[in-house]
Amino acid sequence: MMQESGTETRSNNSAIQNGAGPGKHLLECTLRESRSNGETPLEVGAAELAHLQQQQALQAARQILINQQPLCGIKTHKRNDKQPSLQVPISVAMMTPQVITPQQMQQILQQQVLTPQQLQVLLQQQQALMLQQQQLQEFYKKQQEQLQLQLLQQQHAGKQPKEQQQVATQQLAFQQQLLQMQQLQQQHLLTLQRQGLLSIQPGQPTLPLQPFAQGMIPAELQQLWKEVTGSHTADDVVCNNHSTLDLSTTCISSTAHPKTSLLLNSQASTNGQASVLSLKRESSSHEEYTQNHSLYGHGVCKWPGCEAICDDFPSFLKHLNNEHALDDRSTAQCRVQMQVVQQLELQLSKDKERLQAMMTHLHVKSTEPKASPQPLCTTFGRENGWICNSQQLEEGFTGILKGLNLVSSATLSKTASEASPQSLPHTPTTPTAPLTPITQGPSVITTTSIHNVGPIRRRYSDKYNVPISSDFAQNQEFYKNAEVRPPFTYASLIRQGILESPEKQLTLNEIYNWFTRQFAYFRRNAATWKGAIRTNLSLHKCFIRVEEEYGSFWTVDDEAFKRGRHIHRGRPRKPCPDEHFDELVAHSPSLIKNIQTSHAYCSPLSAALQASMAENSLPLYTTASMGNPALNSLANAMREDLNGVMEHTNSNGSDSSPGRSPMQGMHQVHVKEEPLDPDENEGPLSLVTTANHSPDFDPDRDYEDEPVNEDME
DNA sequence: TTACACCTAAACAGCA
DNA sequence: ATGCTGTTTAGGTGTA
Repeated sequence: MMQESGTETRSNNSAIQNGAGPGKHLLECTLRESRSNGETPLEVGAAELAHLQQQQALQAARQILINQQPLCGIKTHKRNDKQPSLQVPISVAMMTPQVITPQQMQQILQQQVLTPQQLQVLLQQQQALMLQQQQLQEFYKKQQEQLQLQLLQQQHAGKQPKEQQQVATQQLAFQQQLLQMQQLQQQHLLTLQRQGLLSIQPGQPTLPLQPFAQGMIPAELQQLWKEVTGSHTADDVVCNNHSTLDLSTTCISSTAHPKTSLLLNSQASTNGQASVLSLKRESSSHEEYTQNHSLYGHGVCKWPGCEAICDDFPSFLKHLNNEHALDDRSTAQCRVQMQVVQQLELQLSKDKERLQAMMTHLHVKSTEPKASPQPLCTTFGRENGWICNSQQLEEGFTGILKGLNLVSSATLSKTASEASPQSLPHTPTTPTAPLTPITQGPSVITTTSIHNVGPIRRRYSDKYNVPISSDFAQNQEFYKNAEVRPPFTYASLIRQGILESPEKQLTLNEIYNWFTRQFAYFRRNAATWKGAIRTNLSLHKCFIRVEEEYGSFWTVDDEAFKRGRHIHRGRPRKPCPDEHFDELVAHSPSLIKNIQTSHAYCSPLSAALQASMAENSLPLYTTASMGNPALNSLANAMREDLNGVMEHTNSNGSDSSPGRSPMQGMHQVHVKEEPLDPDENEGPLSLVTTANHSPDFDPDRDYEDEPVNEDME
């Protein structure tokens, strides 16, 4: 694409050189530039030109504002300066990684080798590029209008129409090229959007380049220049045979590579044809221009710190001239804005470098089989904030963010790399802090938890008790819009959803809704993930189903979650061959999970605890206990106590008091059995249910030791 | 290699 | 009959 662009530009330039007549003087300055420097025709793409244009404009404005160099001096300096400005080669080099083809982006996304933040950066840069090109297109629209206007005038003057047409045709060709580029970019962005990977909220400051791009319209720059320096000086005329025509040329070319000055020069020339802005404002493109005026939008003056309401563009102009005339304040504000732009430019350069490194890295890695076992973090190191692990090599960059989606906290990666760059999990991170502020929230994995994280895994493993809330909160918007699988287990997500709810409890359907609301990924393949949710709810002992008259909802036993133990397979689940048990199950099929027992009352302590909870109408593991750490721990303490009692009771078959139920009127709490774990003395957790009482249930019976599964060995 | 954690799919049952 | 909810099992992958 860029090559084609370059070709077009070259041919365009060539045509311009051959051109004569009305369009000739428009581009004369450019030709002079090229000839005087002995440069070959342009070989840069339109996007590069756009970028360079901005660079040049910025540089020119900066020089004017900061150095306050005389215009002639600048020009002389430029002419004598054979050494290209450093900015241009850098910019050209920087543009290369910025222009990511849709295929490349697609590849990156499919390989999921970037964190959400990094993806956002990429997307933002792409978006910014598109904006630049759009702006470029706008320039050329205007230029074409001007050109046509001149053609008409020159036709009246009796010039040769053939040459005029040639110039116009070249202009149109160039414009079409730009349009083509823009369409490609838009197509690309559409693809991203379709994949749910791009969601730029209106008004959301997600485009780091936007202010930069917006602020660098040369026409405005000229206006700025005029306002700041007082353009109606004799210098303009003295140094420029084209009256105001070469205003931009003079300034902008002062530091820019002459090779790349064509676009800007020609455009500036166009804009400078007749009193620069005044003609434009009165032209047919007036409305279009007002829409693009960076200082005016939505009826509001966008001068920094102003926000004055201007009903229409003329009133805005009036306001601009009155309130933001050339004075110390405006000049100072302008300087500040320059500084802002400078900072953004710096940031942009850094990000581009980073992107370049990322792209290079990914390309190398993706073509490189699982060869190098050495830590790959050395490729970029801490400074780049882009760390990956060797597992990604092994996975061959397949799967959705499999390797990289594990930990996306910048804090984590920094901390990890600082703590032990070699042994700790290598995690990707946000390359640009300003885009994703590093938070030191309580849920962010810290050095203390780092050591518990262990080697990188596909997802945050529940067993490491990694809190997801921080990462989730940081990337919430991303997950909402990008169809990227969150790097958390279902259990973690379900827990998060439940804990986020005001009542700390959700019905199954509400859990579904939470998933679809929070994650674009879970708006597809509902059958799969819904089934997984149900399985997790059933399987994970931290989820407790609470039945009420109108249905059932799910709560979380956070302590159980932190213990992180699944009721994994292998655990006996099949119905007990024992006929009593079968009968019991037949009467209440859910009793496998909801063993009703009065064992709890055998312990005075348990009874007291339960009575206490009953008095406070605090059901186990429901809202109150969930939301209250003290009650939660109380409930868990009681639970542990019950477990201990159960063991004791099971062993001696002691005194139960069926029928007494201090928990009556409370929610029926279904508590899963603890898995038979030889390592721990946690017997089956049996909590009180009253509504589901089965007359056939023998509270004294030792169901725990019941060979509920003949396969159990 | 093994055990474990987790995911996915599927079968099945109860219920509205 | 259908869909939802919930349970259970089996097989697979990845990690320690």
